[in-house]
Amino acid sequence: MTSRLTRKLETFGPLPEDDRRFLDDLVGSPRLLRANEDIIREGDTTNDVHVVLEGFAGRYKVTEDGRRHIMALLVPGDMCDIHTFILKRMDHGIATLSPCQIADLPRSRVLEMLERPAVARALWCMTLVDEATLREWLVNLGQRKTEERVAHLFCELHLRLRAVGLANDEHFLLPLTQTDLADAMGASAIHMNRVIQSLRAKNLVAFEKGQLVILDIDELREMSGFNPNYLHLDEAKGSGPKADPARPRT
Amino acid sequence: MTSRLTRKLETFGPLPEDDRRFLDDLVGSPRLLRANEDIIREGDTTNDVHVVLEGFAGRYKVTEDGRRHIMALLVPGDMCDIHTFILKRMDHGIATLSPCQIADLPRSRVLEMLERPAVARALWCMTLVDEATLREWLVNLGQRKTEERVAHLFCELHLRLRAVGLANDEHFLLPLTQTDLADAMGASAIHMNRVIQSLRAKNLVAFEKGQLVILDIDELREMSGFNPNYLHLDEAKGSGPKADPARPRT
DNA sequence: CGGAACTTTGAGTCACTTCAATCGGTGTGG
DNA sequence: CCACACCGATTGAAGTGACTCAAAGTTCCG
Repeated sequence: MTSRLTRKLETFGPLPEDDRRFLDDLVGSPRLLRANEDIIREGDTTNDVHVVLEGFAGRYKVTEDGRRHIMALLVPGDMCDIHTFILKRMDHGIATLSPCQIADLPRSRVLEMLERPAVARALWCMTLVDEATLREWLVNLGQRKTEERVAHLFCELHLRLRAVGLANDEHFLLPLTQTDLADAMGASAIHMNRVIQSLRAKNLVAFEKGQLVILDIDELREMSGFNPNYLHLDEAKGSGPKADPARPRT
Repeated sequence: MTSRLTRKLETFGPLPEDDRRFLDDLVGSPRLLRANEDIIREGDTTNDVHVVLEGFAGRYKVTEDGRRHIMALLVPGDMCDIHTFILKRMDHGIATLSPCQIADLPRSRVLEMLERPAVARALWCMTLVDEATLREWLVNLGQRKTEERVAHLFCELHLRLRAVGLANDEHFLLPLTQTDLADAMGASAIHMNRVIQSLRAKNLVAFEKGQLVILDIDELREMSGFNPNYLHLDEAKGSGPKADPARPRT
């Protein structure tokens, strides 16, 4: 069966049947983690690359005074740490936010992935989209007030999850606490609670029991100035098996 | 003479003499741009990759309601847009913030770079450090108040510029307006002005006439919780061709 | 059933914003 | 060579988004 990883990498363009099989086999026997467990810690060096197959995880840092900031949300299909493939040590931690299934890919398997041009290209794309997402989060944090930020995040998750088949038009599972959201949006948990109530009161979304219901996607996009450019979801079309995908070597 | 680009890429480890010559020749005849000119715009597709050789530039996005957010500062040696090498179009713009010298590398030249393993590795590193910097900026914006953010930024620039030989222990050129800084730190220009005055009043830095004077680096780091991990400036040692056996790894 | 984790509410305070206006330097055209 | 315009820096004052502290209500799970 098509794994989440395969599905995710396919969003950047079609893959040869052989590559698809290879990827599907890659994620053999995942580990099951509970919520709020570290997948990898800041300072770690590791040879394994981790992939989220089920559940939500997040990149985070903890400041001097003990506040946690979540810098990225990882959903099924997302890779955690290709970084360690090149850089020595993790400069941030990654933890589960809900129960998760995690695949551990040893270094050798990742090298095999990079041998396959179409897969290597997809990995490059993935890295660049992760970076683009980081930039959009930066704008979100820097220029918008909390209610707009949350609306923006919901728009983003809606598209990302739909791309891997985990959302339909009006709802998806979002097994995060309000505190998790607050830590990602640079707000206090109390303020996050009021903001979510406000969004609910305006009939834009409902968020309870780990499920998000989108009630008015147009208004959510409008109020948050959401522009899906940065997700490069249309990359699949047009750029096909072009010139050498420029795979850097180590 | 060693170009800024060569210098920058060398921060990730020594390069073969042949690669160094290649890189030095690469930046042949740079363009001279004035302050506040676009190097590349959101939505652009281009085959050229741009490198900042002199001056300061910034990645930016403009929100619906016309506010500019600067998501990254580019200093001499930095590459603007390897993104367009893989992804179709720019999801953000890049503009000069001071007069700049910019080199335009055609696609073919970039491919040549990627042919050279040591250079390709350095480019990978560079991309990952850019990404790590984005994450740190996210934490900066999300968890710290403006005065701490600015202190953090100054600490970062101090290290980044010193790495390419553009800063000494106590000062460096910083040809940005207070408005530029405000747009990067998610603050109003007015508040930025007061924050800078406050930093000055505390005898931490002086910032005038495009020059930044560091008066108390220890306190700047202390107050902003600055941890230089994310810049991976020690990457040169240990993982390069010539591992340094004296350096303990964990 | 009981405890822990999460959500909700209220009140006071602070960081930061917006608006309005002034001041200084710099470049340009008359 | 001055007048004017412009940009950036600065100051004051009023308003607000968001935080902290404190406490109670609710849901989940062993």
